[in-house]
Amino acid sequence: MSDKPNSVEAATAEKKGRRRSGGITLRDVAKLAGVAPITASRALNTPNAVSPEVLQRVRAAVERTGYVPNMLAGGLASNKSRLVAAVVPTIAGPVFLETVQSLTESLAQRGYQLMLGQSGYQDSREDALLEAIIGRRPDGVVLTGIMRSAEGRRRLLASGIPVVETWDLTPTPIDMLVGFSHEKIGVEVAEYLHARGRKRVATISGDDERAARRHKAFSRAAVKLGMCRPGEQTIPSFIVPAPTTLGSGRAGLADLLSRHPDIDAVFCSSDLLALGVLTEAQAKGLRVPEQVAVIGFGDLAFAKDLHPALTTVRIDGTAIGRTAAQCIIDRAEGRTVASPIHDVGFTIVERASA
Amino acid sequence: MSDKPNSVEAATAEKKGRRRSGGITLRDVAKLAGVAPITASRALNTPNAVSPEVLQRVRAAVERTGYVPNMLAGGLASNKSRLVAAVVPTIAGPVFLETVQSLTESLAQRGYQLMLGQSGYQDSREDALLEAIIGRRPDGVVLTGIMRSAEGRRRLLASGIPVVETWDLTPTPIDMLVGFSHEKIGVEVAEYLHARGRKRVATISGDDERAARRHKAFSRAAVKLGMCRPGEQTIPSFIVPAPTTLGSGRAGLADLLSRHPDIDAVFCSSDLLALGVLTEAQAKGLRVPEQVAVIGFGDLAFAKDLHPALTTVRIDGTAIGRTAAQCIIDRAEGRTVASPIHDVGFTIVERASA
DNA sequence: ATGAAAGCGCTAACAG
DNA sequence: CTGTTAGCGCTTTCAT
Repeated sequence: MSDKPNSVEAATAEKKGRRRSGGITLRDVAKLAGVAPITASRALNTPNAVSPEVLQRVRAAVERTGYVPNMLAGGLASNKSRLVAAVVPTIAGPVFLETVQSLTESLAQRGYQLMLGQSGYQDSREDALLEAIIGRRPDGVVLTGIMRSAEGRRRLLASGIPVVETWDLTPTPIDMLVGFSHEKIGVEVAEYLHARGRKRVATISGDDERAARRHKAFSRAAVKLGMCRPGEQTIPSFIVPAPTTLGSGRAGLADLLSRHPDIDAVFCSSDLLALGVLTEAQAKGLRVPEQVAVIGFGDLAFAKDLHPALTTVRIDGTAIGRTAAQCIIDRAEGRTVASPIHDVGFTIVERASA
Repeated sequence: MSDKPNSVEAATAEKKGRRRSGGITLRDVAKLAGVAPITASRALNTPNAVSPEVLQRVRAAVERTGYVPNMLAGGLASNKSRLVAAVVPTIAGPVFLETVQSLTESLAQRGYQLMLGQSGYQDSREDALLEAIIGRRPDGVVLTGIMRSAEGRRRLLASGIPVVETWDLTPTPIDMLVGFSHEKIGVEVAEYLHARGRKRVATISGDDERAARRHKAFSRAAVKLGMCRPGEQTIPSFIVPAPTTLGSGRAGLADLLSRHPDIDAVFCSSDLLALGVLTEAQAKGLRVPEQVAVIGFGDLAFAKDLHPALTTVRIDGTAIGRTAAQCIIDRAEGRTVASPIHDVGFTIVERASA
């Protein structure tokens, strides 16, 4: 029994190399199952490529040892990390939460993990973040919001990593795109208010780029529809720094009313701002929607339960996350992505506040 | 020009091995800088271990090639992934956001990245999640909320990965701990209400374990202080399924009032529930705090701007994230962690609603 | 269906 | 301060 060739093994321990990490490796499992490491690998990754009998033995060995494959090693060897990076401006803003959650889940279901990065509001961090991301060789990158720096976009492109940009619709995506038109939202909300007889509209808007585009389209459409003072070319607006808060919504309505007592509708760039407007209106004794109509953006969970229930623009963040995950996984597994651009659209959810 | 020694390269391409991934590697950088790969490695990782002149040449080569280190390879070789996994029940609940944000930032500052996992509300996923986490050989795991399955705790322990549990204080942490006492909160809130003359208190509480512990401690203390109907041993309560929402807060107050018209204070297990109570009170024409006092939990950004401003329990989620990151990094870099248990405490923020 | 050999790209050891 | 050597743990390629 002892003259088997594995007696050679004993000698290897005293080589010159370095200490192994100590954990159970595929080699241990293979040895226990009486097969070569590569066979054990196949048993785990492509079960139908091995005989049922071997499969069974390997599985037993895994069970007995508590073996957990080292994905760093696997990723290095196969050039597939099964890691997807997501970049959000900040996780504190509730807008992208639904997307991140759905992304995490959709990926996890298929055996991929999510690495989260926050680009923050200052460009400086973005570069370091990108380096960190590319360094991990993820199988894909999901950008929620926008990658501002042109340099960043170039590096991403150069890295060859599949990229999905989301929450927007640009004519020139880096790679793939899952989003909707902010301009269309601005226009449709203006038409919605016009159809309900509003005469003087205003906005309270965050200072990020996408909110600004909604605001601009809304303003232009409103002017065209005559929902402004005769002769003016813009509507009253209050711009707040990101992230938007209930507090800035309150401040916004107060400011707007003091400067333009005649406004009868406010389009907010987030539900939080809208909640602030509702709060301020209540504190001031203004009736919503009789005296001021309010429309939010995001349809956060609380919107439908407010008093009055909030009319708002709903974006299906879950669909965005799911679709983005699908795009990345398709790419990672060598399938050709049918369409690189997905417009998930939006809905104006009509409730009591407008 | 063409008879340079790099003509040797041409021959190597025809070995038997496999196709390299194609990107720039440290070897390329080293060659360009005229040094050995290991020297280039040192120039990047421990700059003072090389001569200024070499450092400069390597940096130039990195610049020219756009080299980005492959952390998979580095991690495999050094047994340090510079990855930290965080587990949250769900990212949709805003409670942990501050912690996750602070964690991400604190880690990023020190060159670590965050991998996010959602354990969900069903235990089944937890096992798969754990496998995925351990497989990446992270330098640490941060548990926000709790790792329910005993099997999970065992596997984490067995993996040897540093673990920080947060948002709680248990006598038997897996490893390290950054949290606060939910029992103490329950007691102090009861005392707070008692000191302000409340006679009949109630709770609206999520059904997660930690909220239940706050609720229980609150109830017990309230009874002891006589803030219940004579002879009763519990206070009225309304339990809602996680995640808590504004809607369930409204429903909770409505139910509570119908069953116990005499209550004059409600302690909610989240600010969202409290906002629901405020909303329902407003819809019903109840004055807050005159008729009903409301106390929330979390001190989310909107709490201070509500009308009336919300009295609530503040947890410094940012401190929790920062401290947890520090613990993990200290461990990862071989420093001994001074204290494995940190109590970050809490504050009752007194505002208008109570 | 199984295995042997040869690395993936990087860094720990151990010299010089 | 710099280089040589030998792997980290896994999977690819090629052969059986």
